[in-house]
Amino acid sequence: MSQPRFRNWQAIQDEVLRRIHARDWPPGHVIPNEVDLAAEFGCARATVNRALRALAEAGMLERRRKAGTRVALHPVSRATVDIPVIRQEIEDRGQSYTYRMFSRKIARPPVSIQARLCPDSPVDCLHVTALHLASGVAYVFEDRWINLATVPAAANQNFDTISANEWLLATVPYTHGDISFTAEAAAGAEADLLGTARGAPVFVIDRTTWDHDRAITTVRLSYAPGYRIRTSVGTPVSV
Amino acid sequence: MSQPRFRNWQAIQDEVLRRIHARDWPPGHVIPNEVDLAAEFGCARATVNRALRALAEAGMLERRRKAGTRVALHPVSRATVDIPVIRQEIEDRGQSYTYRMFSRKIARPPVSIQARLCPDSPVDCLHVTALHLASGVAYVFEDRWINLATVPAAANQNFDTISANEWLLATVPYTHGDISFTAEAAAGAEADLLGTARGAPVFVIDRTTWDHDRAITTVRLSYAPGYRIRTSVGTPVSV
DNA sequence: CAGTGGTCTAGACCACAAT
DNA sequence: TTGTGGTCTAGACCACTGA
Repeated sequence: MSQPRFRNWQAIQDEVLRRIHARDWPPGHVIPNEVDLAAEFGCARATVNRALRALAEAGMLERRRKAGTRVALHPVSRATVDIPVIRQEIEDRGQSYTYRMFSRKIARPPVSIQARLCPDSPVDCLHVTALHLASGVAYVFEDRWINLATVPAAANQNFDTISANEWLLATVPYTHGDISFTAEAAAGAEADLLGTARGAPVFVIDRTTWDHDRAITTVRLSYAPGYRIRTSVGTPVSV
Repeated sequence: MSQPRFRNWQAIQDEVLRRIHARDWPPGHVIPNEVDLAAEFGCARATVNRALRALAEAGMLERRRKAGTRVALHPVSRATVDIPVIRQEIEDRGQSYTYRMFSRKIARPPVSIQARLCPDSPVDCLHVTALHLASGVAYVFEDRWINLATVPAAANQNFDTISANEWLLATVPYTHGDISFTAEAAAGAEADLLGTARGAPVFVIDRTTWDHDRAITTVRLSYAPGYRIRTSVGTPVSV
């Protein structure tokens, strides 16, 4: 059953997608294994593997050893979001970046923060609040706790010229992190600093990062009204 | 210069990341080419390629033919966000899904929508508004325009049992899409349907999808208060 | 033009998990 | 136990792009 012959992994990917959309392979269907597909497509197994692995990363297929490869039951749009350093984000918009720190003190965090940074036992943390401005206008308010047990060097940084956001990303490698996006009503002080009315909708990013099993920092970034995260969903089908 | 010998692409990835974090290879630095690295690591070039390609996809490296591979100047956190079908999203939370359509009519869209769906010339579109409920509680309000020039079959769907969200994802393949996230104040009717106060912060997803160069649909999803998108930043370093 | 990454091949061995 | 995907190898050719 030698088809016209597929020369590269993207052509194979397109053909697999075509069969999925044509319902030749409906959701849940177990598709032929790599050896058989390679024979059908007239290519090496590694090429089929490349195509199927890309589709699995895109969420179209689910692959398990021995069980084989099946079409995902619930198609999802998988978007990749880049979260840059704040200074870079502002300068990329062609605006000038300024930074103003408001507070910096070492303390035991409240329980809600403690649950994220040091669930086992309370430790000293560095609490920093600051405002990032774009061309002199409030852009995002940063409320950050840094685990001094994990990052003792942070205690020697005063963060008056370089933001904690930037210093941490450049200095402390992390293995993984949690991120969440919400819409919240601006609280009192936060609203004033962002130059908006209290209760106005603000876009909030909560992020916690770890180095292996040790929490590094947790931060709440509240963006001034009008902030928008843009992204795109990949192009599973080439061209 | 045979190092201890790196056996797999993840070990190579870890070693490259170690050198980046150790500033052996600072941001902007052009690292050795694949052939040299393969010789140093004692493995095949394909293995080095696999490791470097993964790091490039994660945003840590920038690769260009002839120019070589360099450490990214501005480290970014690249998170992947899954955007599931709404029914699935609700059922995954262990809640029951119900759906209620409010309006469905064919019309020429307003200019703001027209700019996204048919920038060249106005065409007939199907405008659908509906509410998705989780265990009987308003979850998200859907305000959608479907380009009938691209998807004529939509005109025959009444969307009273299956939502446009679900029907489109299951029926119409797309090649790419734009997505954006914002926090906005609930407008009048929207606020009433979502069961929240007018002006309350709502999380909004705007999405437009295309099939090649033909726009399929554009939708605004406004989520009831409390909605949160969770994701995580990859684990470039294995374990 | 020439150096780099992008990809393909044919074969091999391994790791995992369903049976 | 055994079938499947996961990966590695050594070599080859190609495509892009900087000089």
